[in-house]
Amino acid sequence: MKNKHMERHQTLREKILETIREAILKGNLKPGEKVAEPELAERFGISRTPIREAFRQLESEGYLTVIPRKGAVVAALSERDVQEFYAIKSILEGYAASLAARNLTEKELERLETVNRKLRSLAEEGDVRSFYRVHNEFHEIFLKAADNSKLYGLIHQLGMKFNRLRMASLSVNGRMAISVDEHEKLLDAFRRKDPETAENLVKKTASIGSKVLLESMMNNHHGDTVNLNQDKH
Amino acid sequence: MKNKHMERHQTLREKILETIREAILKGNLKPGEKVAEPELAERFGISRTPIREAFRQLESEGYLTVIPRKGAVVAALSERDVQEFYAIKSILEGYAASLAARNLTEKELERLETVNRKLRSLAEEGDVRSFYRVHNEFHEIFLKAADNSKLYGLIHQLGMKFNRLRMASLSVNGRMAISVDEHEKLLDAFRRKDPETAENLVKKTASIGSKVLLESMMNNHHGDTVNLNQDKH
DNA sequence: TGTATGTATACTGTATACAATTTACATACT
DNA sequence: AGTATGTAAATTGTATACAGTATACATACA
Repeated sequence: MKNKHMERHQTLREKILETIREAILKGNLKPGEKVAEPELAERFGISRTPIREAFRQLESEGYLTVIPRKGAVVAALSERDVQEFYAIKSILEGYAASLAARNLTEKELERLETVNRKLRSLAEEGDVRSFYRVHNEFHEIFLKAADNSKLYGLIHQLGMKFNRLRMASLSVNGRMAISVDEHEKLLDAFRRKDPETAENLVKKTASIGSKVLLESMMNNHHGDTVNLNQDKH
Repeated sequence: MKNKHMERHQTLREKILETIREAILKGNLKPGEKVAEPELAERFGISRTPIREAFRQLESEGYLTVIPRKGAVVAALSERDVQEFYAIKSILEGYAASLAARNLTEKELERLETVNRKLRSLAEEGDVRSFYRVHNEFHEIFLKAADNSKLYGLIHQLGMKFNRLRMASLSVNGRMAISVDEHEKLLDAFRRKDPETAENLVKKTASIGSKVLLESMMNNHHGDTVNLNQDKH
């Protein structure tokens, strides 16, 4: 067998897929922008075939809008899209919380408490980036505890498209501290094995987050669609 | 090779996509079965290219499991998969119901009542196929009234994979009549503009349906995975 | 006899060639 | 001038060719 460079398991298609997806998420490819196959093929020095296949996948994932015989454009998100997606995400996360409330072990609860203590100190320091990372860790724990892999996958799929926006949402002043308080209430519900309360708390948190987000979007709006790129301007 | 009648604005990729998806849904392609590109290309008299592209899309949609350099197999659904999917679908439909309760107009409410009256008579006649169709119509109405296109799309995506199973679920004796009663309770909640009750009713209905379904699956189980094909008359 | 290995075969991954269609632009016409 | 039309360029859709890798089966070896 070949134990040498087994890292080479990724196909060109998979690599280009991730590259394009990353470019869209990072804002290097902006919503509404046209994505031409020959250009990408030239840029990456490969043929059109893997690119075309990646396009089909990206289309299914909602990153690209493909018009037959015309080409592909980066999917533009209207405020309405954001609202809808956020509502769905909150409902799914709420459900995950209710499942987690039933399943969480003592060990996991302690873990959540540890993570939230860390969040409190990060909020005080005002370290948004670290807060964001650890915040995700908190959610990861109870998402996994919900023990529904399809749910987990769906939430992640939705989350991926809004990660950058969520970061912006947390940057709003005081938002981090509030988040920690909300987590504390949630932890309380978890400890009491109270699925309903846990669900409602998560839903409420998400709905507030959505509101904050939409407001920040309204401020620097570009027509009726939104650019996910938050690094510039 | 030119096409005879160019009356189709659809690309070959889209056609083959639907064909394969349909074949999986109908059970002509069974879970676990290997799907080879050259064979399909030969069968449909086209090249491998559109087939490969369709594969990527089907992979994203969860119909195929592709192993690099080995090939694609029809995704097999474990009972756990069914349980998980069903749970998510019920949660999303429940949410849709709660939104619908807020939005439904008098006209739509009357429409729902008309449809449910029709369902009652179909249940008495024992016409499962028609019942299934009209049953979907009932759900369509309040799903659309929920006025969240992403939610609508997601529910449909999930539903597609389980349509045939749901038909089996309705075939269980007495299930149709119960469904009509449940609709009536739901309509009542809609009339009272009671989102919470509407949501809980839909969730409960789905959870019962899931249970019925899983039981019928247990009976004619094929190892640990499930064949979606139910049309052996 | 059972395991290992080599080779033939088949299939996937990628590149390239070609066909069909859209888009852009220049030209002609009112 | 403004619109219509025809042609060229660009781009997508499809087919085919080729290379690399996995699988199957036969053969050799212990």
